[in-house]
Amino acid sequence: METQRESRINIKRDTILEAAITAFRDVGYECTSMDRIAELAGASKRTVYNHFGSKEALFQAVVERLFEAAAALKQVTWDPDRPIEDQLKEFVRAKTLIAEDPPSRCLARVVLGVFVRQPELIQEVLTRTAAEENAFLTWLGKAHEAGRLTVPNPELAANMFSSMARGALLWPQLLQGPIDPAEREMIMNELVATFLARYRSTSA
Amino acid sequence: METQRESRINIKRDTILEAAITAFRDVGYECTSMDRIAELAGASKRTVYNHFGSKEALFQAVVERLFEAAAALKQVTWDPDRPIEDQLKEFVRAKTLIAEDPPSRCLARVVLGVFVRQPELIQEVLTRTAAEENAFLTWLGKAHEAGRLTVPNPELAANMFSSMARGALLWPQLLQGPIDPAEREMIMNELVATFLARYRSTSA
DNA sequence: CCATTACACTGCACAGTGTAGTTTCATTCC
DNA sequence: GGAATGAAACTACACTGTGCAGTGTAATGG
Repeated sequence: METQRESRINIKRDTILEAAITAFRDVGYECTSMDRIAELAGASKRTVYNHFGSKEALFQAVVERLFEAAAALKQVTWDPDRPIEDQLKEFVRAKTLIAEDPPSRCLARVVLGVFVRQPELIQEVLTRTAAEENAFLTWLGKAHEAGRLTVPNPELAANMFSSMARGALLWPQLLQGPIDPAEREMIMNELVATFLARYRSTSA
Repeated sequence: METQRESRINIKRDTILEAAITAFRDVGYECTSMDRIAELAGASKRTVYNHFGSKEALFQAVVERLFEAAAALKQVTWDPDRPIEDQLKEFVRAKTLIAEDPPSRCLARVVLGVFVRQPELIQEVLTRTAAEENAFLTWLGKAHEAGRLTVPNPELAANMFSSMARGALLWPQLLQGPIDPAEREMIMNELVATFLARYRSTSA
């Protein structure tokens, strides 16, 4: 086993990655120099370049990390015995979690700042979140079958729901900073209430 | 009148501004050099600096321009004789217009990219759009008085409405590019329908 | 042997300045 | 009316200084 050697390398690599995350988060992509990252990581600049071919590549790796972390969020599944309101609120939570954790929020901002100018990268990002979108779609389908919701056009309804969550909670928190928890709760309730006003089955 | 001289100066200034807008729009703030702007404007770099003390100042002036343009959008006012749906759709339109005009969209992207890292600037921007928000609030009030809507908490309702518009149309168009007009229409209809499902008066 | 380090070094892009000469326009005087 | 004058805007261009990405290399160490 070459584990000894390999792990040593991976540790270095990780240290550099963490340093990069910290630096990007604190001062942004443009203002972070490779020298600074090396210094933060306690590594020589050459080592940084041996692990990551360029600043760009290093940033990519950081973004990768961010998405791994985001993917680790818990999944919501249809439960006929729980109130629909609660389940919807959990979806909203999942959608806006990154914006509630300050470090993640900073990093997300940096990534956003780098990405705004590259629509093609955004496309790639969106396909990654497609899975989450699908989870909600199947949830909607089950709720529909169970006669609890009336959703003639599930894609549209799902779109409306995530749009509301993004517009009301994700973006404001990302751009303006944290929202008062009480107010956040109120907005979340209103959001769910509005969604249900449109899609809840009247037959029940 | 010293108009001759003055207008000449203003023309130069405007030419430089336009050049800056073009440059920022095409390659972003960071990647635009003052030399490039001068070249685009057909002016000497020195003249650029005589008009605008720094790159930062020039950018500020560009942003100012963008807001002037945005402020020129037409106002929607309460009209008891028109369907509520139409009036709401007009509000949505007004809110998302910048994202529909490609040049404005590019510029807005650049500005967003520069602003993401400066929350305090965002605050300032938001106060500028407060007027528009108030217009909708008073509209809501009148619709409520007229018995067409039931809006116990106008601020919350207004917030929900603009959140929906932003989340469903503004952000997607800003970040991903133009949406198919037919789909945009569908989303807009669904948005208005959802809002009305929650707030339309049942008494009528 | 291979990762790592220290460090020097290239090369570039760019913000901003200083200056000397040229154009443009308004004013003044004939 | 038209030439002379002068100030301000403009241009061309060189130049400073800096910050930074990325490389080459010889020495160090597990």
